[in-house]
Amino acid sequence: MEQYRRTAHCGQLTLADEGKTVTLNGWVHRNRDHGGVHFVDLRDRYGLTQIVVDEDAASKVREQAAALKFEYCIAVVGTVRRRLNPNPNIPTGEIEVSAGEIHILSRCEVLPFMVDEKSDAKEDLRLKYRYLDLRSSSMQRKLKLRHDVTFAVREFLNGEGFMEIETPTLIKSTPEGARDFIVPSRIHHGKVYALPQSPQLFKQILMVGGCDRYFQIARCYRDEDARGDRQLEFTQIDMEMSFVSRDDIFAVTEGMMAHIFKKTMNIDLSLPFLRIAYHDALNRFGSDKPELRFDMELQDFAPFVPGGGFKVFEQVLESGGAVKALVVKGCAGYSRKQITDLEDAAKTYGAKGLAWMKVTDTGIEGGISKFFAEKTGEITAGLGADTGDLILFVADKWQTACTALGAVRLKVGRDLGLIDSSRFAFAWIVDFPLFEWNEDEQKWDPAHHMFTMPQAQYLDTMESNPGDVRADMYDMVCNGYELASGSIRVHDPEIQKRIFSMVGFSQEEAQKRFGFLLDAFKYGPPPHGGIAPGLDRLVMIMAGENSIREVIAFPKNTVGISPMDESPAEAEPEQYRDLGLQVLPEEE
RNA sequence: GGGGGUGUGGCGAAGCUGGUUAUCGCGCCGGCCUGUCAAGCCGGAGACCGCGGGUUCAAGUCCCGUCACUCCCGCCA
Repeated sequence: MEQYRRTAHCGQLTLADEGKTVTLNGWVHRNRDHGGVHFVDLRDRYGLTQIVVDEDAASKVREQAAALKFEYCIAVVGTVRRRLNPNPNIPTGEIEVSAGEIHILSRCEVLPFMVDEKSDAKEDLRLKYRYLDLRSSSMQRKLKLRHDVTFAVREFLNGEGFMEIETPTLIKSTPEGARDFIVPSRIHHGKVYALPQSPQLFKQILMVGGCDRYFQIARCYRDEDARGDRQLEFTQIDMEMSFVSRDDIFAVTEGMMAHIFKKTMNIDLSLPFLRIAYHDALNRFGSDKPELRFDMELQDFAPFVPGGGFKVFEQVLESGGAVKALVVKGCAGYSRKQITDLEDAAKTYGAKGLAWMKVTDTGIEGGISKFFAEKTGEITAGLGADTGDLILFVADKWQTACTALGAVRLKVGRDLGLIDSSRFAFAWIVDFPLFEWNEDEQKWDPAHHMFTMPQAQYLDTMESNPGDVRADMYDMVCNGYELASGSIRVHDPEIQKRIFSMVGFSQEEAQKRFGFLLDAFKYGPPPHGGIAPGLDRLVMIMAGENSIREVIAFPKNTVGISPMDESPAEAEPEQYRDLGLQVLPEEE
């Protein structure tokens, strides 16, 4: 290899290098043999350089060139010269390298798919041959972006006085929330480690340990079904800070996001981010991770319901539910089929149906309009609807009505092309409820984790009115994705006890599961809080992708399999024996 | 756990209400070609249409089942 080691990479040479003798290493991207003259596009991570073998080249070089096939890994020794026909589409388009020697470093079998941006091989195949997929410039660009983002994170947080500290990935299972991945212990038969769903407890203990400002690019594991924006293992920019309030965390996180976008994409984010209360996010956008790149807010139709005689709406209101309306500008021409498609979107989220009416120049028509004809003026004025608009309604429990109509809003927004894909619409969602009512078990559950601080003004009424308690908790959202979640933590053992008892968690149980954290809190814990932006989702959004698999080098597919290494796989029998494990037959 | 979509040479697709020899592009093999850059031109090989069953004179096409992938609901503190 030594003698063929590159002296330049494939994105580097310009007219300034004219006349130089260079050695290039790379892969055969394209091969254009014109009989007399032969072109080879040589590719590496940095770009493409055109190699030329002229008719008057030595016969050995001509033979070597003729033997080349797609994705052979080669070395070329040649002379940089000006192109007769420059190609303005590539950075090296003004030069080419006239080959004096070509050496095949390794051969490549017939490809399962072309290494090409235009290749649209199915994702499963791309994942099986990920090493080929990664050679494409789009994957290279995304991996580079991810690297740049990670680097910018470290750069910024280091400048803000954060220490990067590693926490263990073999920890005690604390079976709250998601399912844990379990690692059986060989030394201690019957006992298991768990892979962390997040470094949550450890980073809080780091605060007790006086670390003050911590971060970690942390791999997290959750044994739940995957999605386009969810993987079994994923990466968080995990942060925790001592002696801070919510606004301090917002300021640091906003600064970090601004730094990331400026450094990697030269985009100036406008700070501070919008803040929306959880209740308002649902009420106005039908989601706790609202897509804010277009308006079209949900509205309350309840004031117009009484006296209309439409029983469905009246009954929902009587039982404490809500009737939400969505005015879709200029879509009175929607066909029944189009409305049915929207109804399907609403039903997916639990709505029983999607009511509608159209605004025409003579009033309101179709759907449920006959019940409200007398209030036409009142309704159109109240909702801001004009001739040519379509009005859609969902009546249900407040939350269901909001989320179902929110799904319709999102579908309509996408269908109508209302979303400017070049924008990044950030916001903080604040004032989440601390508890949520568990209908099945007739008890209060923690809405987040149990170490989330209630907001101070609710401390006195936490037991008497738990449903109204707001948490000192926040999500950062962008373009309809939850990008980060965090909170101010409970550091007062008395408050912690009250929360445990609210959610029906005994002291014994708490001690058994989180004893080490509770013990730590006996020794002068500082007030603290933190946040954990998801690195995969952040890079996905920045790259304009809609699956985090596109920004993870070796992702699992949606059924948790890695098609390349074929994990998960059975272990050797002696491995099970070492662990004292026996695999039971699958239950029907 | 539930719902939708997809499955046709190595890859991506077409194939309508069932009807000869399953079509196209890319790739592959052979040949031609002095300036291309998704090079071009000529020729060729390669598919039991995911799998199993059924209906029919006849199934890629219709029915039932099943598997794989994918999107979504549930789930994801």
